[in-house]
Amino acid sequence: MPRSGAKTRDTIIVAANTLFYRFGIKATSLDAIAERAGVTKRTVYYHFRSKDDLIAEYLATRDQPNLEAFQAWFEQARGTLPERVRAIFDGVAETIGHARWRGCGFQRTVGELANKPGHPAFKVASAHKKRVESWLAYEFQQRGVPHPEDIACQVTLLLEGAFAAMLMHRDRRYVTQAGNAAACIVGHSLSGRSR
Amino acid sequence: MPRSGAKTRDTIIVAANTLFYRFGIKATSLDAIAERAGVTKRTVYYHFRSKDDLIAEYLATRDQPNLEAFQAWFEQARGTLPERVRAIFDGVAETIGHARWRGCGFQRTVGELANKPGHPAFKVASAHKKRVESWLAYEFQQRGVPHPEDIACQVTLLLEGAFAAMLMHRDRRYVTQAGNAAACIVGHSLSGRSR
DNA sequence: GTCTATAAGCCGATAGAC
DNA sequence: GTCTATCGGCTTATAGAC
Repeated sequence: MPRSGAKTRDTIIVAANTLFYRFGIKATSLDAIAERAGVTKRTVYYHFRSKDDLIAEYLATRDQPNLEAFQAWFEQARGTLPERVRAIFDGVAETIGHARWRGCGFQRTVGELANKPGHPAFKVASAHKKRVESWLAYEFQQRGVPHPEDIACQVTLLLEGAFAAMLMHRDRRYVTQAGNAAACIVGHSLSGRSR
Repeated sequence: MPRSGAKTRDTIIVAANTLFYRFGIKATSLDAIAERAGVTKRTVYYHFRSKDDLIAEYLATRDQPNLEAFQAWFEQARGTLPERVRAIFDGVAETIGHARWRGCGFQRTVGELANKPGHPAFKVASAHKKRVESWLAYEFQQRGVPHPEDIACQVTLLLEGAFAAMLMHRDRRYVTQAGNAAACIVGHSLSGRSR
């Protein structure tokens, strides 16, 4: 029985999301995605031009939720600005405790596609990370941080490092240290000796 | 004509090194490695138990050269300790300018194998990163940096972040910012307000 | 130690029916 | 919009000759 097109399409993306993130891009076949979505492979090809198309769509659905998670951790935190920045890393540390956590999906996807810089997923991943960075720069600028773009960039670098190190070592202390470093940098900038 | 066993083995590892790094782990077949090494696939299986075995050996050959590159950039730099730490990031920025640069091989490999935490390549990658971290901690401790292990950890987190961000954005300014942040953290620790 | 040959199965993508 | 069926090619790994 034909379902609504949008519904089937979403079901496929949800299945792709789970499998791409869990097993990786190359290791996940369209057969497996179709089976998990409860449709045939032919239906997947009706809704998506190719596997590469589906990869980019998978990442696109993670953009907004990930950004909102960072924003929620920051907004719900109390204390000074450095303490609230550290709260973002504390939030990340919590998600990492989940059994299904397997690093940053954006980072792992561009890592697999490193030899295809023109791949559509690259643009999606880069744009997502820049959205996070721009949001941080805005928050810092609103609170009188000098060179807010530079500080925001440095904090995002520590976030990237935390994701990578956590996946490699499976040791939550790396996220704690990244949060310490971020708080140090933000606090340092506020005390008037930026850069 | 049979060559020396060690020589054939090395030839295979060199070919694997090139292809695994350029195209990724899953995207590289043993057929391609054998062809590039100028041997048959059967010979590859004579020297290595499996593809997983070869992956771990590939990363193991990158451990020492990568560490030595970091050490050379640090040792050849002049100026204060923060400036010499920044020189490491300047060195990384140079390698990134190369056309064949495709991120950190350790990071990309564990990213692809994220669902196999028991894979031998995981241990090799983790051990390599910890060697870099331990070396930095030693250098910091020798120069009177308080909490040298913490500062070394934070600098390696910035290195990881620089690798990931550079691959994603292909913008060298991320490495510069990472170097700025690292120099800031090291300088801050020396001025007596560590952590 | 290295070869030829092949097993046994999975891959992305497409043809054509309904 | 979704199905069944299949193409041509690639994958890891192994058998057995020399």
